[in-house]
Amino acid sequence: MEVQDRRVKRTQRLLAQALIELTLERGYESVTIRDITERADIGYATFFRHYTDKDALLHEVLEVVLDEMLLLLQPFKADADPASVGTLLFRYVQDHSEVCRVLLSSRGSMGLLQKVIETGTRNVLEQHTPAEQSQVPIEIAAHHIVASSIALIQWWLDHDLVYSAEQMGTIYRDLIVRPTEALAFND
Amino acid sequence: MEVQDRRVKRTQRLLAQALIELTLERGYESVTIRDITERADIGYATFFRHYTDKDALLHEVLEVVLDEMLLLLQPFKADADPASVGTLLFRYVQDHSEVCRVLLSSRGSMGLLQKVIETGTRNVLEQHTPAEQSQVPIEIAAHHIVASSIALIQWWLDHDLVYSAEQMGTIYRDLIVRPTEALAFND
DNA sequence: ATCGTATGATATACACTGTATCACGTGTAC
DNA sequence: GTACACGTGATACAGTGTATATCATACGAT
Repeated sequence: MEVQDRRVKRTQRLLAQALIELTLERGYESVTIRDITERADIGYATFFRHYTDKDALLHEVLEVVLDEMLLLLQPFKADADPASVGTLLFRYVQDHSEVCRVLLSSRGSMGLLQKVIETGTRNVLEQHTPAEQSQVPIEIAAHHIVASSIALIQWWLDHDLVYSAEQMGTIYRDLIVRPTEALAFND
Repeated sequence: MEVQDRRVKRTQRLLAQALIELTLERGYESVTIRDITERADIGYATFFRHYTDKDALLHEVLEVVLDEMLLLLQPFKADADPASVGTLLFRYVQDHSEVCRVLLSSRGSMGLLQKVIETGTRNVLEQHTPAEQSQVPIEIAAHHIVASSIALIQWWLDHDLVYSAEQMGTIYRDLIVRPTEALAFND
């Protein structure tokens, strides 16, 4: 069995939850490991039995989210309606808004967001065929789709999800996908 | 006379230069104040006679750049060719690539990049008149223009300025400005 | 019920921050 | 050019957070 000890899972769950809470309350940088362990009601030294430092904990927390998100968008091919794909994406953000806020606010502390963009760009490039004579290099076009989408999510979170996930999906299609595909991709 | 003491200007110049160098070498977070003062060959305590902390120094360094950039793009109105404005922008980035790299890599440690986006968005909104029936809210459209431009600059820096500033200006117009204006603005 | 192990509590070494102090040297003003 | 003002260098110090080590205890797996 690969199943972990209940105590381990409990400790890691409490630490992750505490990190998310404290980051949303006071910002990632100002949260200390002692803060996390106290909020989680876990011994200070115990933290280091699971993670080397604060970034490692955050990294693990966010990797789960990112894997889920990638898995969510993976099955869709270029022939699907971009608005539907977008709606799925924004629905996921809606259902995991706390963690997404942490992810987007803690950028910079490590190259995590950059890794997300790289992975996403690769995905976009795989799912599209480049146009013959395009003014815009496909690497730039793919990067633009991913980075703009993240910026759009950021805006949505900063404005407390004022529009529905469906509306955001449509905006995502009209503002980002359609114009970029028209310029650089055959489809 | 408002002119500062030569020693003050010298110290601040050395500290700023040291911060930029070290940040490009090892990343902003891992640079300590002691590192900066040693590289600048300045007494440790002297640092605090000018800045409260590391972020204050970075903030001052970047504010100069941002003011210059805003001043550069300010005179242009909506009737100018977006590609020309874009070329100017990318030329500025080219001529100040080191500081721009620091700005874009150190995001997160403070809300600086977010402030840039907010200021830029306000500017875009002032220079455009919203279309009557648009599917895309103008706040989102303006935010998209600014955030996408920053992402494009980021891509350019990460790929060692492989294209010319003129080419990037054209891409900026075709990929970002034209599609967004067509959707949300009368011009 | 027993063994293995995760945890709690505590102590410690270490690094960095931020402040205080004083002697020294440079810049400015006259 | 001289005198004074002031910025600087060097050092010491307290405070805070990190990371490791140790030992007794309590929990989980079998």
